Amino acid sequence: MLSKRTKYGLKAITFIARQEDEQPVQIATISKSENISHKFLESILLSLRKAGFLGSKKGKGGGYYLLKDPKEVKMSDVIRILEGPIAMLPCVSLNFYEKCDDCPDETKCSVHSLMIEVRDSTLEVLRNKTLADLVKDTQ
Amino acid sequence: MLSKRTKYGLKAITFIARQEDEQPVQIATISKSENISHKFLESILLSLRKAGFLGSKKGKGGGYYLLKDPKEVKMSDVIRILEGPIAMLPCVSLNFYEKCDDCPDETKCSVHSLMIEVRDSTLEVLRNKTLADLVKDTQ
DNA sequence: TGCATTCCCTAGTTAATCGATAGGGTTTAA
DNA sequence: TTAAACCCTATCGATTAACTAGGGAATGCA
Repeated sequence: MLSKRTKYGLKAITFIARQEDEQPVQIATISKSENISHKFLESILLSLRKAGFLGSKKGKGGGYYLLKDPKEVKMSDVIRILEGPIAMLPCVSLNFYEKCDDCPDETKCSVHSLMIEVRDSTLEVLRNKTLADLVKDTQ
Repeated sequence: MLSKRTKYGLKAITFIARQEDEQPVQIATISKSENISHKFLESILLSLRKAGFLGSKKGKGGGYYLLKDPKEVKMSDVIRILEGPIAMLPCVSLNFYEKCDDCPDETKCSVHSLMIEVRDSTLEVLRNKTLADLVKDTQ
């Protein structure tokens, strides 16, 4: 299940990408428009900034703005920052791999091989979907 | 993230499907072989029995056995019983749909359309993968 | 019949996580 | 100078996951 953190984060970054001028967008603006708790959204945007997707400007008239071309922002990368692993099991995760306690041999685990297929098919979608697509799909 | 409940359930039903004779398999046998807590596994197998995948036999020499041809057991169906929705958001779930509190209009939600694509690609994999495949892949 | 074996069922418990809140501190434009 | 806005840490309530406990009921076999 996608966390609200990720859901809100995707909505927020899409909102920012929709701005035509280069003016920074304030938390309060997104918070009201997308019905997201102001403080919660604050911590989400902070993560996106630390990850290099967003820049910020302090003081009056400040806010958040995109650092990259929306066409270059892959959903797989954004989701890894907000949600963590894309795979449904740590033992099939590319970026967050962990061995299972119970499995002596991954190659003989039926769940393992199944979840690799699921992961690959999900990644295929997320790698080919960019922020620009999200903006376009909902205009 | 896949719950241990689902992971254990898939391992267990694969274990049962691997038996060549038609003899019922006991909880304790699976529990030891797959390193799963006996009582926890008991409740998982009970769910699979109630959902019609497994039958059971009480008393000495009893246990659980498959009710269907492994080729007919789709992973999508098993996972829906064990895990619940396959979609990552309730608002894109086919079998467990729920409207989002925050979204006034799903058609304009960027996350919604993205998650529909992810769901469809995951379903494609899970519908075409059967219990027989799992057994074969790990022999 | 008696008894061990096995499944059946309900309820409780512990720990982790999620979503949100609180309360400041710092920077900057006007 | 001041108010707007971001920056950061800590905390908290509710929910859920993953077991755990304990007994009941059916079955096969001596």
